[in-house]
Amino acid sequence: MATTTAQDVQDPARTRGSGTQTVYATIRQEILAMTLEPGSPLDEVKLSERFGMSRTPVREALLRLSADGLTTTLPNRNTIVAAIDFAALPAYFEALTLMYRVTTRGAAGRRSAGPARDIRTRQDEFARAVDAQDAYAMIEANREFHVAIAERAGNAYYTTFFSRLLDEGRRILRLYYSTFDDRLPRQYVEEHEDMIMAIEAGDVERADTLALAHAAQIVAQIQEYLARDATNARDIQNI
Amino acid sequence: MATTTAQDVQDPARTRGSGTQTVYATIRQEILAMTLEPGSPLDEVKLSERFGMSRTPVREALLRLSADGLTTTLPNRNTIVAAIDFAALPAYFEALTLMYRVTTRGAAGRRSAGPARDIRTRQDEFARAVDAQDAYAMIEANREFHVAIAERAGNAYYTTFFSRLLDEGRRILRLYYSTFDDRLPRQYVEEHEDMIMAIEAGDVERADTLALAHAAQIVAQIQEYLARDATNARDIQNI
DNA sequence: GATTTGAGAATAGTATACACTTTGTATTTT
DNA sequence: AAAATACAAAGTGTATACTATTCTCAAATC
Repeated sequence: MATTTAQDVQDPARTRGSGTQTVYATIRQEILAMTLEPGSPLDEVKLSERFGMSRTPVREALLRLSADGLTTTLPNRNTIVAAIDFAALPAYFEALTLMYRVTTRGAAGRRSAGPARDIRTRQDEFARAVDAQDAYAMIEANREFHVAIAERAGNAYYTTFFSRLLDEGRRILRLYYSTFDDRLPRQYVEEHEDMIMAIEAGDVERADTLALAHAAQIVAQIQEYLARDATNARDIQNI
Repeated sequence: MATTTAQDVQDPARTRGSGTQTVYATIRQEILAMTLEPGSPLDEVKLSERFGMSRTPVREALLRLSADGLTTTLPNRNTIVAAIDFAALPAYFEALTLMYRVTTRGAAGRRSAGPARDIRTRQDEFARAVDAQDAYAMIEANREFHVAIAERAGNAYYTTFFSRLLDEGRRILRLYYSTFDDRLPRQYVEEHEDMIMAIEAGDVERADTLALAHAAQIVAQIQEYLARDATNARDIQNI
């Protein structure tokens, strides 16, 4: 409910065609950042008032969000922010691990592509976020780091699917990163460094091993957090 | 241009909420079946006349199709059926092969799920289509066969991604299957049989080997077809 | 003759109005 | 008092009207 009364009203003469895009990008961001919690109602009229436009572009934005799986449309009722499906987490981890491996392998197989400049940039951003202990920036930079690897691998199908997975994970990570002690992010920085080295050396097998270990590391941490949290949640639930 | 003047007009009092769905499903089908060729313009007004409804539900259907990557929206111009990106084919084949393997492996790992009834059903449909030499039915049944395997594997992320890949491939297959001689589909039937046996036996490694061979088989055939076709196309192009 | 400019047509983007469904509540009935 | 029915409110689904953009084609200019 952070921005209930906030008015994101644009200058009334915004460029034609930007309406849907603006609403889509803004709400998507808010959902992924958990500003809008799962289950929150998204009322077309209220949103149109907030953004200072008619219902039509708002509706189209909600449609796109639904296609992304970020919202759930209840027919003839309203749209709500999609729930996080904790039951699907094992499947999620499996898919995430696979894509970590495939993309990192693929990137290493592209040795001829030269130095991994983009990946390097993202890694630096990640390291800065870790130094600043900015959990949100870490999540963003981590996502961009791995997407950059996927892009170097050069398979658009993988990049698209992987991006979706990483986005979906942002909401879970958002819960998780806040509980970090300082040790793990630094370890991730080092693991990222190793991955870059393997990629630039064109060492496919080592890249694969590192990706697998990295994924296992993250999965284990999240699972541990969730186990801890489940106990807390049970205690807190019935106040 | 097959259905230019066809009127898909529904009974004017169709159920509320079905409009977008109807248009989406119909056009999607027509795109995948190549009734609507890549590059064909999709005019909102013409479509609304054809389906006997206003532009709004048509627009929303086109939006969903764009989200699926089946259409391309040219801002302030019109929407066209997405082109088949032949340059992306190697990446496509790689992703397809990976998903064949992962889903078949996953299905075999679910031995406890009992007999693979759904998969069996799809296989029978595929065999019937082969007997009838009905290329279109073959493509459909083949897709459903592999989706059934993915569903048994039980990872919704894989199922979704794989379904998308198979759909995208339907348009290519549609070009390809028409040139089939009789031998290959029968071979696919046998390969499918072997996969079912491996899955029911819970033999993960054999399932993987079979999936890989099956994928390689299909990829090789399509590539051969495309190589042939490229020569033809060059000859035909400049009449 | 080629190129630029401008009017008009076509078509997408947006706003608004209306109708239908669902849901919750109050009133009636048993 | 419990259940059923009717009614009102909220909010979506669809239709339609309006506006801005882009393209086309022709006329004017260089």
